[in-house]
Amino acid sequence: MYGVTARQERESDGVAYGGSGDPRRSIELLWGVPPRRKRGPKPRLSVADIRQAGVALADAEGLAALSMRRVAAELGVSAMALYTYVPSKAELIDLMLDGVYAELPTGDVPGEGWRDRLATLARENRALLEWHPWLLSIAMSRPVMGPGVIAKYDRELRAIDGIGLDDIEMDSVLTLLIGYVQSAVREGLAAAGAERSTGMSDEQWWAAYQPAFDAVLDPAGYPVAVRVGSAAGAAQGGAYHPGRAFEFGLARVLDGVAALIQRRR
Amino acid sequence: MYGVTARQERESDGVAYGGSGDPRRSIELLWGVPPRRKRGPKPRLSVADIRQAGVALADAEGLAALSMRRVAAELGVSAMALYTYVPSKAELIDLMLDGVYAELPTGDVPGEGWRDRLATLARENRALLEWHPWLLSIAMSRPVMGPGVIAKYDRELRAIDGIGLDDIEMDSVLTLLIGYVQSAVREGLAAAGAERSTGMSDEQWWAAYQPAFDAVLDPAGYPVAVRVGSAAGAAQGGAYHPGRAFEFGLARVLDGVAALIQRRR
DNA sequence: CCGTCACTCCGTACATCGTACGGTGTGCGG
DNA sequence: CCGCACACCGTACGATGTACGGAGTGACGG
Repeated sequence: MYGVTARQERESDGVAYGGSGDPRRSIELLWGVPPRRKRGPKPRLSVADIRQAGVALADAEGLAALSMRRVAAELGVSAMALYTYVPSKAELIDLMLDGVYAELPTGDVPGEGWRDRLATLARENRALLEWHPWLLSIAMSRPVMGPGVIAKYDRELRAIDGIGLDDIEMDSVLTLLIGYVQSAVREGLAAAGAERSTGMSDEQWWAAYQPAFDAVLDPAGYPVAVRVGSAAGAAQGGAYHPGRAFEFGLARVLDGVAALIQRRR
Repeated sequence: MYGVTARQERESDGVAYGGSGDPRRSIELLWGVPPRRKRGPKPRLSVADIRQAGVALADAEGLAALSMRRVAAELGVSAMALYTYVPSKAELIDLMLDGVYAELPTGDVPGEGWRDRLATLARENRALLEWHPWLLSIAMSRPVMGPGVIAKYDRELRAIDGIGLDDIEMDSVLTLLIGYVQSAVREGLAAAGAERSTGMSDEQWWAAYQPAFDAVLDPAGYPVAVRVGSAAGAAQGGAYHPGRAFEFGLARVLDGVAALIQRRR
């Protein structure tokens, strides 16, 4: 049984990674339990070095460019050397995820009421995802239970603790909010990223497609789509600020939460 | 410049696909413009055959298992033969996406008011994503402008046309709703899929991790996370129906939309 | 009627991936 | 100071997408 085969069975839907090896080892890795080595040559690297190199590479070139060989090269070491620190690429990605979460602030979320605080949380999460877009490509098949992830979860929960929701509702509201932010950022990055990677701006792309498109499309068949689609397209192409769409959706989500809180009182 | 390299540059964040080749060719492919071939041997396959084989494979084994060689094998043909029908794997995926959308109903969404109709839409989208989980692994760098995608967009817009929102708001509300459904399904499938692929149930997994986890975690450091996390975990492990979480978030989103509509009047 | 040529299909080749395996060298504990 | 635990590396394998060139097929132009 060789590498790729085994891994692909586990990644059955494209980008699934997650604690898949020995649980104890994974946890120790995430929490930085010092390795108990005595004899032998001094290690040239540390797990943190590898994590940082991985993050830097993913930040610069995306998750697809993150290969063990590339990371190793960045550190001046052979690919296989990494496996003395990290059991597999999947655990490395877990480490990277937890690592960027761990750099987030840990103090109480500032804000007057829950709505202010949730909005701040949403904007912070948005900034994080825009800084590390590869986070969106990680599908966690199991939660990564590292210190960064848990600290983030705790801080976010504290922002809505004691406002009248029960524990399960708190978790659900947070899931809803974070899910919204991920959707919105995914949407936004798709457009921006496509421009960079295809070398065509939105206008250029549309100019290239439109003739072929008009040749096949019967506008009468999709009346509303054509009307709204062109309005939405114009809005996005025009002076419509990208942050506007984000704030619009955010306001809706928060309104929904407000209705829940009101009902609970 | 070889294949994988070129593609990876384009897929800079993991799973990006989308119209990347000749626009005219892509559109004709999507809309099924008949190829104008005269001479030569009769083609053994059709684009539709290839699309269907791809969908079947992705349904059964996920996007990661979708390789040109596998699809070709399924059709009793060599890998390279596919390239006479489809310019690249990226366009095949576009075709698959548009194809499953095209199988959706096209009539008006049933329901008394906008809220009913949006809820129906959400549940339909949820069913679609659970049936074809690989849809969640496709990151569209550009919209796929095929007949299925446009028909779906049109039908969904018609469900909220004329209820007091302007065109841009209609588009935004739909984006919000679909984004919510994607988040929720992603969440739900992650748990279910992990169980299948790691061969451990949630309880088994947790039982394996908990000892190592408790050894490193200081509960006092993350008071709210520990409290809420265990409550949420118990709820999910207990008799808490999976659809419950979906309906909870959906109700919040619809409440948010309701607030918007009310304000517009 | 036959030769031409567009067209379908295939075999091979390349760069790249994750990682299993076995070997080499290093430096601390006995 | 010897032995062993450990860090590190080279090589190899089965995958991947797809470029390239060759082989066979069948309808049209002459």
